Amino acid sequence: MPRVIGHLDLDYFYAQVEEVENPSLKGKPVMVCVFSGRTDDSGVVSTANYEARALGVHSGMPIVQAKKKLEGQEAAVIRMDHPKYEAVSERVMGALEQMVDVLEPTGIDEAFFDLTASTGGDYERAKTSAEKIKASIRRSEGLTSSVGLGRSKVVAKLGSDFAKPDGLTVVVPEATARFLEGLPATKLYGVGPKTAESLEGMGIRTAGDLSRAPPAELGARFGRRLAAYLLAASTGTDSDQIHEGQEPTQFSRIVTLKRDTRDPAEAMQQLSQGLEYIQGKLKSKSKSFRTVTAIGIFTDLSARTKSRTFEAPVDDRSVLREAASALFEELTGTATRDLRRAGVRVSGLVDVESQSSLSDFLRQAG
DNA sequence: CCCTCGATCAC
DNA sequence: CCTCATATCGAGGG
Repeated sequence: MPRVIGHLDLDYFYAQVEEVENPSLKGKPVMVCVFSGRTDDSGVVSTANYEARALGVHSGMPIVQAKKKLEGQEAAVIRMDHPKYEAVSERVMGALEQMVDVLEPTGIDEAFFDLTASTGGDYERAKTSAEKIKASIRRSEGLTSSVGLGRSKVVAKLGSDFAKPDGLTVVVPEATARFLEGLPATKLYGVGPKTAESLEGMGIRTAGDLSRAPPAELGARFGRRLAAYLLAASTGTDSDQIHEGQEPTQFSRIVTLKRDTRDPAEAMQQLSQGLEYIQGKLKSKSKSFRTVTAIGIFTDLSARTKSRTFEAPVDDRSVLREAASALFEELTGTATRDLRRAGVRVSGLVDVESQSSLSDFLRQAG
């Protein structure tokens, strides 16, 4: 029996949340922005509503540029409020969880889900479920969403993108090949600019082209694993299962520096809130870490990292700061340019519970 | 097998 | 003019 996989995407999420909170924004261009703090308007657009998009504003666009597009318009420029969107997201995901067999959130505004068991593989029933899900989110939060249903993650995700906003696209298993055939390969999940360029070099433009590509040639260019995935994705036979949402395995924070610098102390100083955030996160999740990474983005936007892994999980408050500081010294010491942005990551997270049992074990062993 | 690092992706 | 956070992979070294 073919699976019934769904993908739900909350439409222009951040901007839509702002519209719901302040209905007078509806009908006007709205953009939610990340201000980097370097100058008044430095930063980028995170999410634009459809009115703003119609004027040429899109996510990732520098705020200055976007403001030019909106000149003379009665537009709203709103600072991103992540905790607010997170709260909405958590309510939506909590409700969604009750309506599907398995839920796998993949971001603040989207999730995969499985309906195979509850529908018995019947796509008519699945469509009814999807309509209920959309109506429920609409009723409880006032938000529209777009949903795709299909036999795999790749197909479901393509479906939710196919008709937006407020769309529902059902690709029954028999229609999968027809749906994919002419689709640009760039639309496939996992095919970004680099992979697309490489595919282009092989004369592959559509999912159909990709499905007919010689496996050996794909393998040589992309490695066994990615090649196998690409072939499966191109025919909608990718078999990745839906997994319940998992705990993050790393926390990181990165800031744009007030000015470019090569001084590690200055980077550390401007990162101090970020370090506190990470420590708070570790504490609230009862985690310690084994690896610290210093992240540097230089004036030419190139990136470098420097990391250190500890023998045993670290709980000590001061260790993170000292390790990060030392890593930034190494990073800037060998650099040929100034830092523009600086970040810290902790990974190799370990539950504090199991950590104490580990130290008990080590004490007994030693 | 583990660690480090850069690259890529998608958000 | 150029944000921020997470996951994964592969290469290279040990």
